[in-house]
Amino acid sequence: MKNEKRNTITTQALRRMPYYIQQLRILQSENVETVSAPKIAERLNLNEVQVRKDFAAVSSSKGKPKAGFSVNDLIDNIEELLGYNNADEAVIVGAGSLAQAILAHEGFRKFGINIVAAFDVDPYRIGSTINEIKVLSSDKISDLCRRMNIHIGIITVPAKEAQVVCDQLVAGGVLAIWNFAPVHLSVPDHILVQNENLAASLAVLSKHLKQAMKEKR
Amino acid sequence: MKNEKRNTITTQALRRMPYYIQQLRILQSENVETVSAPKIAERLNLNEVQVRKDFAAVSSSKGKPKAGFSVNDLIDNIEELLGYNNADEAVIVGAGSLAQAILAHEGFRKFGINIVAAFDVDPYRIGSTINEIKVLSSDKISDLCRRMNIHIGIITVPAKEAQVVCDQLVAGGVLAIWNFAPVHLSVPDHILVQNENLAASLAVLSKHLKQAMKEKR
DNA sequence: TCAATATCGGTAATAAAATATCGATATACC
DNA sequence: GGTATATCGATATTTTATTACCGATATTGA
Repeated sequence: MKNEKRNTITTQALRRMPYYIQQLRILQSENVETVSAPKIAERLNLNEVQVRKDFAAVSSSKGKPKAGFSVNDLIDNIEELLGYNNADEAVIVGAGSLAQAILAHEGFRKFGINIVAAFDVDPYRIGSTINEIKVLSSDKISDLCRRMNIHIGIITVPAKEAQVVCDQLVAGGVLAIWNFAPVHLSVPDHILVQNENLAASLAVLSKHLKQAMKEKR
Repeated sequence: MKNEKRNTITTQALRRMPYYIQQLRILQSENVETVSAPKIAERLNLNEVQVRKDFAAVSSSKGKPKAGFSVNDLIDNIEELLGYNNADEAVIVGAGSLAQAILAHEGFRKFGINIVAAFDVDPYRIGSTINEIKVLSSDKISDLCRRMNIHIGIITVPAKEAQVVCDQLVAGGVLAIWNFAPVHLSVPDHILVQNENLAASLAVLSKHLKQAMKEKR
């Protein structure tokens, strides 16, 4: 009952949270204590009401007329919501350049995810180390996930291999999959697949561009 | 008037197109000539009506009762819509691991984008070659974009440098920016910014996971 | 040739997300 | 202390996206 608010945050609002965090951290570093929804909205090119609603949905403290919301409170609340404090452990499958980019991504641990192992099928990669993470043979996915009680699997293998890897992760008890392969993955109902689909973004971009060019003519 | 349909495709539908392409290509390789909306919907775990509407929005030919849509026609229509045939030229700024991953991404050119140059500030990277693309000094961004009439800029630099790079691209006449840096970019109204925000995806994933765990308890 | 049916296209209903509006109120300034 | 105002919270409206429904029709198989 108490945390009822929590459940009412929409997916879209959730996706905006990292942007809020980013702006709030800047303000925090400038020792600004409170900030209003309109101000953040202006900085991020969002609608004022939207920001206010988002803040209201996550904030434990209320906003004050004329002053706005406490910067520190907002940061705390959002970070807790996103689990930035207690990171979940994850494994990554496919130790290619994309995996390296992800592992190198500074402050990924800050984002609530702690990658503890990497897997690959390529014997040349197995045994090597990327960013202090050992690369293991893909054979061991299910086993290791189960033993270490891993809940998140990140897939960066080529499209063709993705479904097999996905099945192995699920067999290992993984509950959420972050999929960078440009394919649809079939999973049991209770498993969440979050697709990171570059082709989809590109589709939107190309279309807009084409439109822009047409209007220019 | 004729192409009025084109303008009615929603952003969300656009994002689904690459998934359709993927499934349709599989069918094409199996020499399947027609496919129904319900069948594709089942394969992708989507709603049947949604798929039918999406197909209707992009298809030049009509679907036939009992048979469905022509696989080849759909592929042609979607690829034309997404500009997979006549790729736009793009540059990438930031030649780190993420850029390498993007450049290595097999068949990126198929997705309607053709990366012709890379930029970096690091003198050790300048002059090197990644996937047959020369890495140039960031000084030259604006100049080269303008001279080569580049319309797309891809930003993979660290957060702090992103806005500067963005400004240089805009100065060079770029019309669309694909931003992998986890920051909001300020641009003139007519410029499109497509954010590829890993933190946003992760936020959704973590939240769902937390929910799932709670329900399990 | 005719009946059964999968699928279509179109319209209606529902759900999710974004935006507008407005009265209430805490703060800042006179 | 009193007044002006920026901002809030709440509610209403609009827009976008998804899903349900239904009559029409091409194909399949008796």
